[in-house]
Amino acid sequence: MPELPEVETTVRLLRPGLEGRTILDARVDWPRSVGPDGEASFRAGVVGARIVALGRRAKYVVARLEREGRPAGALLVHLRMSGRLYVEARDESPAGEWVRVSLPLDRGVLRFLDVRKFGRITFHQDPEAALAHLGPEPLTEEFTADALHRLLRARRRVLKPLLLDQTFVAGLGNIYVDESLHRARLHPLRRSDRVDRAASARLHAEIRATLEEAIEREGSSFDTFYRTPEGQPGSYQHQFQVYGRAGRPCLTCGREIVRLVVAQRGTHLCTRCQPAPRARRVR
DNA sequence: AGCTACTCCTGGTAGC
DNA sequence: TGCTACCAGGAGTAGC
Repeated sequence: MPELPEVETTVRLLRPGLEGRTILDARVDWPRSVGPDGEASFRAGVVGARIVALGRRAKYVVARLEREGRPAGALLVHLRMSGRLYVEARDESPAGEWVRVSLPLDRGVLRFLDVRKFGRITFHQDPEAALAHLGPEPLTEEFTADALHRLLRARRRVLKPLLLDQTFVAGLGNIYVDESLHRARLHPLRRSDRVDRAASARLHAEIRATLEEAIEREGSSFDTFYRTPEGQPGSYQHQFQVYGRAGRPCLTCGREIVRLVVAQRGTHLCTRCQPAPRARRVR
């Protein structure tokens, strides 16, 4: 499932082919993919606009738009589980299976493909407002070990669901949370306000290292869903320490990796490397 | 404030 | 072989 590294890879590889392009038309094969406002307002927002900058915020692809040289909102794409974004040279019709939205450009055609239909490609007149709820970007300078420690202490939440909460930190998903927690030797059920300064510093360092290494390897592909815009799988799945490795030995200590469900999410950990939090005294 | 359950979806797979 | 039941999961929302 696309998380920060997969979205970052998508943006980097798409940027040369998209920046400067003008959107000539919009064909929507699954109306929900363009959001609750419907196809007409999506078309009105994007057709005729020029893509001037392609970037990423959290797990969103952000395509800034202009009309006649003036800012004209943005296209936000969230890939969710199975979304894929790519440019094809020729506008074949019909588009391939599972293509939900096609945007013919002045050169090529931008495709939004999404098997499970959870993803969204939406137009926003005011993209800042649409992104305002998101927490800090983990790879920026502002996201320091100290900042993370303060944020953790300010909440009384179970660690794993807190790290998945996009208003707390932006861009992490199930895979990279499990990997980061293992590398930081923290149990996913630890309470955030009981993570001390040293452990916060480890978590901070490991979140950043995990994300950076995953970006370097163009993300993780272990099923048929995530591919780069060029159609290639990422290769970070070969570095997984715990994700999807239940029943196999921990690569650090040899104990069997276990899978439990935390906040309705499959959660993978080593109970030796990531000791359970001390049980709360029950009165 | 923080937790759980539920919703949206469909391809893949386990079980019979 | 062919059927059905169930699963995965990001994020928004409702209810407690």
